[in-house]
Amino acid sequence: MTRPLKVPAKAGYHHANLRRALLDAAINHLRDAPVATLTVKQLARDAKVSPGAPYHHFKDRQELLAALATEGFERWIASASTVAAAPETPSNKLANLARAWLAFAAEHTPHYRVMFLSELADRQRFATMHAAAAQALELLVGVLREAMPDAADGRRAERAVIAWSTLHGFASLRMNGVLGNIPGVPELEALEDAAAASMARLVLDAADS
Amino acid sequence: MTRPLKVPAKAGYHHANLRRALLDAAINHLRDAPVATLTVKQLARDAKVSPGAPYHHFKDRQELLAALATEGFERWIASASTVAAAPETPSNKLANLARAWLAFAAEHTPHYRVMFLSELADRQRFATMHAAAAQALELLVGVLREAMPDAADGRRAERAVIAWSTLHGFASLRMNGVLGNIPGVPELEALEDAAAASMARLVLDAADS
DNA sequence: CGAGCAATCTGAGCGACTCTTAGATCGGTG
DNA sequence: CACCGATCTAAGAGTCGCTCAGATTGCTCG
Repeated sequence: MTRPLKVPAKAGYHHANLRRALLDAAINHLRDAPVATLTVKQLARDAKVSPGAPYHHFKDRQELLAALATEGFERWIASASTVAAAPETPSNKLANLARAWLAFAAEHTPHYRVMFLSELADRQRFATMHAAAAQALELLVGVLREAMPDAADGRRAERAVIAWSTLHGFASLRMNGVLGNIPGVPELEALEDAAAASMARLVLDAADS
Repeated sequence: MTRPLKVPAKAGYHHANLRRALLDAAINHLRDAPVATLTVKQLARDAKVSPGAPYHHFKDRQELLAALATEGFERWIASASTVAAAPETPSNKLANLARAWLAFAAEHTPHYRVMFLSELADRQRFATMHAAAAQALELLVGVLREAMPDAADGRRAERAVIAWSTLHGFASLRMNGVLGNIPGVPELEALEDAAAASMARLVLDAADS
């Protein structure tokens, strides 16, 4: 159970655990507001500390966002591991994993908002975050490995990226409100099922091609 | 050929066409920098006007971004229309459309960066942009309509969203540098083909299920 | 147990940014 | 050619990111 990345020593201080309080304030804010509106100063106000206090826990605003993203990847890995370890057929497992991803994006919108931010693309500066992201992909590849054991490694990785793209693309479009009430488009729930089903097909096709 | 949304009267003035100059400066900036780093003040400096001048052409920063996004959708619709009108089998047409999308995202990265921004999710405030976005989806649905003429309308729209998700997800992950040098993952070009192929399969499956 | 250290927080402040407003300046129209 | 409206400038109010000197606190270790 790897939940928080690092609990600072023994928790207590003036403000018990400011680092966590800031992250929680950020999560709360991002529930229904885009990342651009998130302000370090406001987080400090929420936590009832001075405007400079956050900078003792995060080098700058980007590192705070990166910490939140890392937490998001870790939580996803934790819940996805459960799905991956379930006694199911590889095909069902894959569909469940797809549904789990979309559910995660819906329930943890605040985290999801920062998990693929182009401001955090720097691999060296945000190494720990990218390590967690790579682990998340690795988990997806692992399930695909089970589902199509006869395919070549390259093809498996290729399918993993395509599948990831579908899930992320759908979650992203939905989160950004692009899919809202487009005439003729089915309910979003049905779309979740369709996305999951298309992932399963993605793998079945690979076995015999 | 609907290229710019609205040419201000007759072009000329002090600064010939500041509106266009600002958009071009924005495009230039976004070529290799995330949206968060884009500054109205800097655009004004680039265009050699005072910091307040841009606000006579755009109500605020968001409307400038929305104008850029609208332009992006319009350009995409223009180039996609060509693909959709080509004399090809529906299946090939679909694959070409998929490749065209990914090529568009790669070549027009600056526009693509703002085309699905959550800051611009408000449908009323950015009505013209969302209208253009809806038209883009409509075009995709149109090609799908040809490709699976026997399927129900709901199913077609469903496949359109899934296909769109795959394309947007892949373009987005690539643009944000998430796919860069992950070990075991094939070259990005091969992935483009795989994405296009998966789109074609998406439709073929729908015909007989 | 107590002195010192390191981590944490405050408060003030610098530079930059968004957006507003009053007024100058220009282009086109009647 | 006088005027009007569109465009631009200059200045400024309010906010934000981030820094820094100094105060405060918990922890460690002699």
